[in-house]
Amino acid sequence: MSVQKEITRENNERNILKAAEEIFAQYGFRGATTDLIAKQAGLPKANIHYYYKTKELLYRAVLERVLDEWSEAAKVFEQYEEPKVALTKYIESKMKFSRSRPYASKVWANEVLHGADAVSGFLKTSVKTWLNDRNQLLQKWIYDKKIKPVDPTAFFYMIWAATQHYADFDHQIVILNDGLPYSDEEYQQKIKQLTELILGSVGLD
Amino acid sequence: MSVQKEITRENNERNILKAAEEIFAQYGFRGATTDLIAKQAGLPKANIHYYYKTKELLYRAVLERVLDEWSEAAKVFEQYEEPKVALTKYIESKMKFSRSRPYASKVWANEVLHGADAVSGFLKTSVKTWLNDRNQLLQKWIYDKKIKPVDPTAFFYMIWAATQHYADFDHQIVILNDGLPYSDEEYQQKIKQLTELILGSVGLD
DNA sequence: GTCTATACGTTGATAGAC
DNA sequence: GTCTATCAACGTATAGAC
Repeated sequence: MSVQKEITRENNERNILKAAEEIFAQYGFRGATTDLIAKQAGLPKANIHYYYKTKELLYRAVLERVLDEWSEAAKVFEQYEEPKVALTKYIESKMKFSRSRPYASKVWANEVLHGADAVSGFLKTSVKTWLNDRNQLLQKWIYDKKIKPVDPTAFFYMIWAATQHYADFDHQIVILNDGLPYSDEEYQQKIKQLTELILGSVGLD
Repeated sequence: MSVQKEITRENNERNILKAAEEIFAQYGFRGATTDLIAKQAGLPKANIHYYYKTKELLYRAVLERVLDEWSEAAKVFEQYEEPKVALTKYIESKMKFSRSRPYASKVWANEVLHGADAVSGFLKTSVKTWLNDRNQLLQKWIYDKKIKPVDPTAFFYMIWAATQHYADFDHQIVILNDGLPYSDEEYQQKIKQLTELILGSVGLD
């Protein structure tokens, strides 16, 4: 294959993945149609099937990309020693991801909601490993009396739920805010608020 | 219409609503088929359409029932004066609902995820009113120095997200727990843990 | 690699006998 | 009120020209 064709393929795949993420997020797996994805990507329907043999394979590619980006965002955790700083950076990172990539979060949420079949492999391996490692770190913090003794898993679930809520439930949030989406400044305030709440929950004030 | 027929109708509607809630939760609006709902309810497909003219109307009936039950569960909030007790009871109530009615929570989550069109009416009225009232109550608690000064809305979103996570993300939770669903005792522990975290977040220890 | 036309399965909804 | 048979619409996937 020529270099030019490689580039064409990569561009098209990225373009299709982006379009598919939006459509899957908005309509769910079954509600999304290849035609809608094609229109969103500005391509005829048949081209989608040329790059991704089936709708299912395209869907899995979208989910894998989401997990990759999440993993990347979660790395801030390792860059700071102090519990307060590490948690603050982690919450900020998750909140910013919810803000910049709501569709990514929603595709994942939708998949888990409906059985998690397409992501069970990722959950058993990468996610499970990450959670185990972080749990150990928290146990250490507890042992060192740096944070209150808490169930680390319950704590992380709370962080995941609370931060992803701003992406997954954004329509509800807008309606409850009288139809007004949060401005960047307001969203920064929400990050600050949530950070204080979560830090407070383990005694870090 | 005779009394007997009234009873038949009510029984069938309840039966169909229950089946529809499960199927919509598992497959989403578009993924759920009237045939699947019919099978789940033990009826031929045509009977579903006899009781609910369209799939859309059935869907809305399911969502309305979910909101009714949520409102009912939220009433514990008014029954206790002390912040610590009221919040503890509210969290417990929400967690028990997540445990006993995961499908109900999931249908709502799925609907909001995909645009909240079918529930925007409820959000603008009942939910908005409830949230406003509770926000005022929290402002009073803050003024009385009973809890730390926090953004009440951000606080409630955290509670909603954290408690509903146990229903909406139950598949993920099971996988991360090595494929083992929580026992009743384990779940009680999670309720206790989450309650402590949330109380801690507003300085109630 | 792109695109039009189409085959084939599925599904929401109804007609009409019981 | 129940159920079987049926239809029209839609959606995935492919064939085949360019």
